[in-house]
Amino acid sequence: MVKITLDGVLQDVEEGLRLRDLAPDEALAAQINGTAVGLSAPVEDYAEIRWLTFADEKGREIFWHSSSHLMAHAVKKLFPRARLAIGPAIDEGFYYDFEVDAPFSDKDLEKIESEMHKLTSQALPIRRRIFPKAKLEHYYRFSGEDLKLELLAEITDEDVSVYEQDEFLDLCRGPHLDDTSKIGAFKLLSVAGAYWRGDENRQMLQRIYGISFPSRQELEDYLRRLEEAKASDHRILNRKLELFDIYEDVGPGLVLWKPKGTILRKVITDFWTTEHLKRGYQLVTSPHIARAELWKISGHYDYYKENMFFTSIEDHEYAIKPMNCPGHMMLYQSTKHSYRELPIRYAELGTVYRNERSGVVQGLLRVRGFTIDDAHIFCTPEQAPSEVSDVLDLCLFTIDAFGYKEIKVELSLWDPQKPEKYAGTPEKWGHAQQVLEQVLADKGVPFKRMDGEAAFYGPKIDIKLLDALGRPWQASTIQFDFNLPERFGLIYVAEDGAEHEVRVIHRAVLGSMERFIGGLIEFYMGNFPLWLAPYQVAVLTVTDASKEYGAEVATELIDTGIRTVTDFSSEKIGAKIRKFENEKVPYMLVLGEREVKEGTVTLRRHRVGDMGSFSLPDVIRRLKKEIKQRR
RNA sequence: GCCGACGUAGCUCAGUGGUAGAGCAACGCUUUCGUAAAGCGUAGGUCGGUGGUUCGAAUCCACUCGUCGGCUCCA
Repeated sequence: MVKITLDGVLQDVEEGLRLRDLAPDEALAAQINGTAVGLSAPVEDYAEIRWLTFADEKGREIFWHSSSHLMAHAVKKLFPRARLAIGPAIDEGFYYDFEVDAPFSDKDLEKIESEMHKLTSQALPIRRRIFPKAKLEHYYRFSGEDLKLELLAEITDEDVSVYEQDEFLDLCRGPHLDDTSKIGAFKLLSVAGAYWRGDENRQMLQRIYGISFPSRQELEDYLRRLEEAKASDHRILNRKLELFDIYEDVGPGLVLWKPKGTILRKVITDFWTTEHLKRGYQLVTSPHIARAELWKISGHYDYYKENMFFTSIEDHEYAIKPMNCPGHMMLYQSTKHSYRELPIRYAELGTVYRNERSGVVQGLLRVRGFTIDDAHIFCTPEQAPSEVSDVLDLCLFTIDAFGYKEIKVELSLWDPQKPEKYAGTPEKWGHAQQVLEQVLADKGVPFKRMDGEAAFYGPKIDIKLLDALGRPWQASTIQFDFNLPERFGLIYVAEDGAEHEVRVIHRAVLGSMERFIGGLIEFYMGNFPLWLAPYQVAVLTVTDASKEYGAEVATELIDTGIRTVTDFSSEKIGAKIRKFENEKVPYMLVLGEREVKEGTVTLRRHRVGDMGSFSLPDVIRRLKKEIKQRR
């Protein structure tokens, strides 16, 4: 007998068992003393066993990883010449990269899928085996798996583990499912090119993305959710909301804001401006183009040139600004500063243009011309902690004001192994990184440490919001910049009478107006809260007889600053209501004979329905209150 | 930029070598109506662009522009 702890309960079991002898049906794998293992692992004395199911993140990862092996197995059967690259589980599903002679088509995906079905129906056991590295090298050389050879060469261990199902074998740390029949339902979603090892100088591989679940039902639910998410895509919703347009003749990634979108920008801008002025920021404005010399000083000319647009004026080279920083640096540099003036906080809603590569522009989320809610804080090292803290407060306050509940926070730090890669001294980096981490800890904000992910000029905190498909997009960023103070020679005179280099904290709260609004559309599915809605109220007449009254009501609403649209046409009231429901206008006022006679208005709330009749002043009070609450 | 898919009326889509279609939207007339679509009619497209194959091209081919999904990059 051996003693084990199973799901927290101490018990005795026979000797010589394997995990699968004890596992319940839903168990995909297990953790023994905290380490994930497959169900073929032996049950050892004093093992603490916890089952991993599809409900566990680790369980899903194993499930999807095995699914990617299954797919690779099917691909090798159908395309024996395909060479294997890597095939990991991802946040939702899995992929596998292959080097093939001809790209996969959608038809190929169908074929691969049906081959996968054959393999799952055979319930092939998935076996872990250990090989001496040299033997596996020989095998891979013999079978022409060049990419696997490259991966293998980087492994320093004498023995390596492989996983085997029928004739398919893959270099893999595992663990994996017990047999292929556990993968109940799957779908291959798309093919895409992907560079080998993510390096665009290396060959492009064919990547197949897929998703899988234990049951058919779960897969169908997932695919339906995916369809629904597509309906909340800001580009689709925009057709009804009419906020912006992008035209081929104007250029990709260049947004034209329509009247309703421009009003939305103004509401956001007004909010932003008020909050910044409250917090001691000063607004500045910098020009859209500047001489190449400025960008040489800032370093952009050398390091960011491929993303910049240029023009020339009277034989002088000018650049269209890709960033607002240099302008703000010039403003600071132009006069001598005392420590008594610091911190100085320059903020600008500055529109910049960047030559994004053609394959990456996407709706409002990735564009070539965009307005950053930029600010640069010039302060002493001692002031940095409270400045960073205040910025983080502003970010969290703003994100909350716009209704977001879930965010992802990342702290990007340098790679201490390569200090030569970075601007600024190790002392500055140490101090700044400690400040950022401490502020996050003090506020109790959960964050992910990203070692080696910092830009060369400084460490940063990024806050990300999610789009309709769950993809994270950056909103807020708080970055130290050690590069620009050096390049522009930004100093202040301290108490000791000596000149010291000023600290620059570069930050954006919304990120960019374009991306932020794109995210907002998706977050609210177009159903904006009253304070943000481009039109807040639609005034609708039942018949021509109430036209005059309608005009009076609309005028009064507009006079009190409520964004109002009218429809006095001869359409039936049902048709008008449908129209403004589709346009997602938060409130409608229905005016017929009755309202004219009683001097009232009948209120209808978007997506709710008839709310009854009120006096107009009551309705205005109600709307004003709701606008103030930003709900 | 690279890989793949796609591009027909303002929108959603049908049309696979033989005279460009539907619904919605627009416009006109009729209708004056009470909480998600009134009726009739009119107009609207060199089928993303250029070139080629063909007696004939929305349809086949090449190039190009754009969009979408990825890679890479990033606010």
